[in-house]
Amino acid sequence: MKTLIFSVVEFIAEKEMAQLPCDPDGVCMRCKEKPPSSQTLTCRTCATPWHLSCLPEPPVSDSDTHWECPDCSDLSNPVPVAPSDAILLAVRDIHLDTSLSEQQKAKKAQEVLAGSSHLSKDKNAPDIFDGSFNCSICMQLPDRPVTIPCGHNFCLKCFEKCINQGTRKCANCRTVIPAKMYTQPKINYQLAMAIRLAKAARSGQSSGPPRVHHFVRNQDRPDTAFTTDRAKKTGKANACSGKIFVTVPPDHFGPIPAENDPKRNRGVLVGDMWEDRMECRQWGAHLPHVAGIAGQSSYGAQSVALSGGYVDDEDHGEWFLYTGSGGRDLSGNKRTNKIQSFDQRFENMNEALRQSCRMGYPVRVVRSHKEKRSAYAPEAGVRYDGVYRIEKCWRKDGIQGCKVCRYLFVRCDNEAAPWTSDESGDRPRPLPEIEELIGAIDITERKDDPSWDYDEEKECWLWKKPPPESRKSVDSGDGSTVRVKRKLNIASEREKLLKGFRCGICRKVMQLPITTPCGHNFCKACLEGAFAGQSLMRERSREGGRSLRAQKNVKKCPSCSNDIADFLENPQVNREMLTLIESWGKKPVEENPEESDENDENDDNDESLDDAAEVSKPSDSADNVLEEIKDNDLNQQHKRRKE
DNA sequence: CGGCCCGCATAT
DNA sequence: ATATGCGGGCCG
Repeated sequence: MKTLIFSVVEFIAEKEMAQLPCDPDGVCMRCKEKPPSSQTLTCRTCATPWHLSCLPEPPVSDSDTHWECPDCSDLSNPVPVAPSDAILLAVRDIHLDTSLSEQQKAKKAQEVLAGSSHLSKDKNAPDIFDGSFNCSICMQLPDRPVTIPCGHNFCLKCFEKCINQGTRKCANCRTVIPAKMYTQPKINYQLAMAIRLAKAARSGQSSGPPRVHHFVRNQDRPDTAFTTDRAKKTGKANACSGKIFVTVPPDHFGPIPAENDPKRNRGVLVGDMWEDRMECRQWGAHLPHVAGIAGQSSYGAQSVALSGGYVDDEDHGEWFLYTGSGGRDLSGNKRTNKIQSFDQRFENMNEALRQSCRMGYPVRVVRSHKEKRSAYAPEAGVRYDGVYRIEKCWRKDGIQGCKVCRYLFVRCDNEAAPWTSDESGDRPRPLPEIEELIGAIDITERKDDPSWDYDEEKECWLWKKPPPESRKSVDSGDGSTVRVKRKLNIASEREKLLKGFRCGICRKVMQLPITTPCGHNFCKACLEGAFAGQSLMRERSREGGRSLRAQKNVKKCPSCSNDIADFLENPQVNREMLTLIESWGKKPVEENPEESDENDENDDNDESLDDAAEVSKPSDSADNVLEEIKDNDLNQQHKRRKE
């Protein structure tokens, strides 16, 4: 690869010495003079004007409109951009197409040669990895991208290498690069971030700073629960969680396997005991340290605690009846309340349990010593008792008079329960007769096959259907958070990406992005609007009427103090950036829409709403925008021809 | 022992 | 940002 880069660069340098066209100002780059238009020829393919007398060989064609410049006519010696034979053949084909006018031919050919063939491809699926965004020098995605005034992007290093070779023109479109740009190139940070995010999105990895879901980073936590200074006076009750030792995500279903237990490499086994809920939490068996149910209403419940908090609970070891949460007045400083004062409903955690019932997910169960009425509860501490399935759920009148949600849990673990002397784990067993089902309301039974079920051949419980995909990241404990989800949350990634494409003036996602030589990005309209009515030169006069010499108007970049007056004379849209914006703005949300994953990105809910509204704009007018770009290109060509 | 009531973790 | 929660040490 390196040799290829070098050969291309060398080739460019070599080529520059021999034959050069006119720059956009009409100045011949070979003799440095500005020939009258009668003394120039414009290439029919790339529409670049050349100084007639500086051409290496006189034109053979009798008509200006059919002349092809040395770069375009010599197929065996490709132009510096080194287009493939396929591209050159495509250009040839365009010219052989009799259905096109000369203007259309030039336009089409220019598109192909400028590497903008993606404009004519499937607009719904522009892909920054298809090569169209590559730096024209190294053919890789731009690293530390530099955007030059003609709107083309290169790696900083490639750009500098080219400059050091003596090239002062865009390797893509031959536009002359202003001195300031090549002496002090500025990185386009917004583009850099966009490319980084796009790469991250493709590899399915989390992007941006590591995400943590704890107030204190897990790796910074001590091995045991601790007490903040402020909470010390009230004791361990106010403890903060210690380190989470296991590497399962918080929404992991089922047993915690050995591979997620780097500390002991044995996983959480049935019968494991902890001193209290905080310690139990650290091993991932049941994460909430007060609540009895771990779950998410639209997703499912992962675990429950039996701690004697609800009088309706009924524990038979291998099966038990569990009561939902809520229905209690927790006003004031209460965290719990034994008094049921209103009806429970299937919402929040109760709905999460019902979802696990419908799907047949395994639910981890821990029993606490606080459950005094159960023979199966431990004498002290908290114990992991394995996974259960919720076979049915319903509502009934609770002992305290209000309606409660009820769940029939039946054990389905491969390990024997702590209270049995059996060596083997559970086998499918008939459901117990539940008397209270008579008179129950809102009865829910599973309709489909359960996700977690017994395999008769393998003689064990296993996932018959793939477990639900985790929607959270896991804190591995070494400072790096790992995204468990394989597929990316396209919607939120796109939103974040588009945030990085905000105009420095209107703060909205850019329309027709323009990159200044100082590396700042604005909507074309915003930038032009900012300097509306200001001419390049300004007449000066004092109150007294004494006129002064005309002075150049200074036009400061809205994001920094750089004078961009010269750049504003002919600002070019950064088309690669535009395509990037459009591809992300347009891309439909590909994943199951009923699971919108909204709660997935709670860490950046600051402006996401207005942004979400704004991003719809570019996609609405995507085609118009593209047309405008093409027209803009044409105008550019006309401008050059006139000169 | 029961009541108090704190910080926290998490869902929404 | 706000609401919820089957903890838990201490005080009386």
